[in-house]
Amino acid sequence: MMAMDDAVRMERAIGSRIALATAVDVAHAAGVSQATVSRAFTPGSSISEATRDRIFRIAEQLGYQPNLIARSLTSGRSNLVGIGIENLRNPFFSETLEAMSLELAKAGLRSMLFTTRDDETADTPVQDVLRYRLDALVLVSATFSSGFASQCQAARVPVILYNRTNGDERISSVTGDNVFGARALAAFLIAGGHRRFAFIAGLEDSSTSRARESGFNAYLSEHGFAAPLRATGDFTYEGAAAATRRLLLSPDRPDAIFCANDHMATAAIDIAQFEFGLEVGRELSIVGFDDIQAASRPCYSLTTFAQRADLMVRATIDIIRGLRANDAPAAPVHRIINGELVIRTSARRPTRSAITASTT
Amino acid sequence: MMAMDDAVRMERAIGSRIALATAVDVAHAAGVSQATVSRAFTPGSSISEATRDRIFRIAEQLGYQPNLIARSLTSGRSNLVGIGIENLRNPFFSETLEAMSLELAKAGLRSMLFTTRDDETADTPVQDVLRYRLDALVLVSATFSSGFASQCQAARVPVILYNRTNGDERISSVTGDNVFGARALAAFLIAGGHRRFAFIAGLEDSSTSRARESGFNAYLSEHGFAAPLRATGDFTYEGAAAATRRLLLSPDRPDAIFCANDHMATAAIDIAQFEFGLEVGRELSIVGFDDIQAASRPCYSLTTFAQRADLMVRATIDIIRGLRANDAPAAPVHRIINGELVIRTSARRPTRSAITASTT
DNA sequence: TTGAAAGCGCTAACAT
DNA sequence: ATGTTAGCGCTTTCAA
Repeated sequence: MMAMDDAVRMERAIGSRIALATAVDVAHAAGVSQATVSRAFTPGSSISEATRDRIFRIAEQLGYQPNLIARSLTSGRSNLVGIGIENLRNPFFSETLEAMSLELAKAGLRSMLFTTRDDETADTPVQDVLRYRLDALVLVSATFSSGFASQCQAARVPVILYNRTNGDERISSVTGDNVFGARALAAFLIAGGHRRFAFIAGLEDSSTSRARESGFNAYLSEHGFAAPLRATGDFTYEGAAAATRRLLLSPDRPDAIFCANDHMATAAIDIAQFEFGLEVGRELSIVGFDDIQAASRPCYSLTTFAQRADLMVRATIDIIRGLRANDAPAAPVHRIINGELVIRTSARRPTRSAITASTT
Repeated sequence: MMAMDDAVRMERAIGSRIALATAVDVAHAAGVSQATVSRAFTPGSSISEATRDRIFRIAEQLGYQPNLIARSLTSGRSNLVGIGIENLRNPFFSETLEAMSLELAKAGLRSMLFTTRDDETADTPVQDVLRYRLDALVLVSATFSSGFASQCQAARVPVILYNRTNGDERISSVTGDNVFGARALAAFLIAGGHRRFAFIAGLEDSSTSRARESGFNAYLSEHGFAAPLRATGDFTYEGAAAATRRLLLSPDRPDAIFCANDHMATAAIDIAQFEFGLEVGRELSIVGFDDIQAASRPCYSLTTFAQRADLMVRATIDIIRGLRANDAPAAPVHRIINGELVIRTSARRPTRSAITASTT
């Protein structure tokens, strides 16, 4: 017996990687069966406290760590959640990612990160989702190929669209209240006495940008204003900077600009201030959407509609948990998380505030 | 045979999750052995082109995706790299994370994200690194418990410290040239005619902050200047804001502040400008380190020492690849990536520039 | 080039 | 409460 153990050990030391102790090793050392070791590490399984303690002690001595890969193989659950994200330069996304990963960890789930660049197709990440048998996939980004989500659905991997939708009702989503928020901002700007509006859009095919735009436009039109000027900023700083230049050079310069998100709004403020010498909040009002951290900095002091990323993340995790709990292909969930208007100084304020009242 | 297939299908449909096709399924359908299917999906294994094509075709029909979990179990490699990161609010880190994940994907590796909060111990993530048999761990964050890295080393999981070191030479690291950069900034400030210096530190136990501080101080002292004033900003915006207030209220207000990173420098600029009404770059000079995107924005226009995150990430991946290629416990690697001084307007410029010459 | 067979380390019935 | 056994889906010798 000793000889064999030595041989095994030898082999391991020579092998390409020195294997960690396995449940069998622990079992031998503890004089129990391997199944008992497994039980010791499975909460809620029937095992006497004495043996469990002994196994734990020996496991620690041997540096045993249960191999979760092997566990996944048998259990069919990987406890891995994919997070597809595209633009970490937008602080809203990096804040989201941090919160998401933290919350997933609390729920006992690990985060597998998929980043993409605009120019590449997202087929490789897709495959990985399936190939690693991820328990769920959260899509924060927009550039994943169209058939992607449905492919996952087919493979019974729950997909949750975060901060966007794709028109397919069968795919769960968590979004902010884009239409309400955009209307609230429109109301605020109208109440502030603005007359010539502009909108800086994100990516043209973004549901989020479109929802915000339509809410904004609808409110304006309902109150007798012409459709706003329009430029596209692609959700990037540079894109929004260029869009702002175009708008501010146009013959009928707007007196209020609504940017589809804060990230772009900071660009707009920079351009208005430093290239056009405008005093933002007096000569030109700029508002955004999200309430990223930079929005509260004095150099921006951005009036915006705050999204509750914390609640959005929580809702996402709730959905994942729900879908995991149910074995049946549960019905898709669509959660809309309320936000609120945050008034700072980047937009002229109304004298009297009948804002909330007129938001309906 | 048909009956059995049906039974199997039945079982699957009833089971908790509908299993994807396996290699056995494909093998049956293709009339080959399961091993052959495995070969078809293993690049470089000996298989005729005809059979591989046929297997691919059938695999596609069946929606087969090789189970990478199972592959990991046999191969002993997970192709997973852990990324430990703490503060995604610092743009340098989110930019790094994006680049890292993208580059890892190019190398065929997946990223598993570990985020931590200051208040929690990082033991849980540690366990996961071992338990998921990660191929490597990149530590961007600082708050992992001290015994952590050595525990991984013991388990033969290569650990790479990114943008920091921990004094243990046995652990690989990739850092910027902190001392050189800090000296370059000191030289620039001295050449600009500044006389009363201050330093805003990051976390006190951060090797990065300490290296930058000592480089800065050394250069100052070598040129006959007193040690700078000092305040701690903890690498956060709020911390740096508070530190700046303290410094600017001190009896001998500094005329130049070096912040241990750009993220804090933006806070310092905000406070100097908006709370103290100082014209940054004329009445008070502020410099940072990293060259994050915000540094080039007009509202900050920060003079800083640029870190090449792209090269740092590349170097990290090279190390991982090297360590993975070698089966032997390869010697730790310590890479220092050069950066460069980026001169903008947040610090008064020297009239003549003998900066580079005097940096040695 | 292909097949057969032996695991990888674990979970989960089924016995005892 | 514990042991026995049969897989999970793959890779990898070893034969043919």
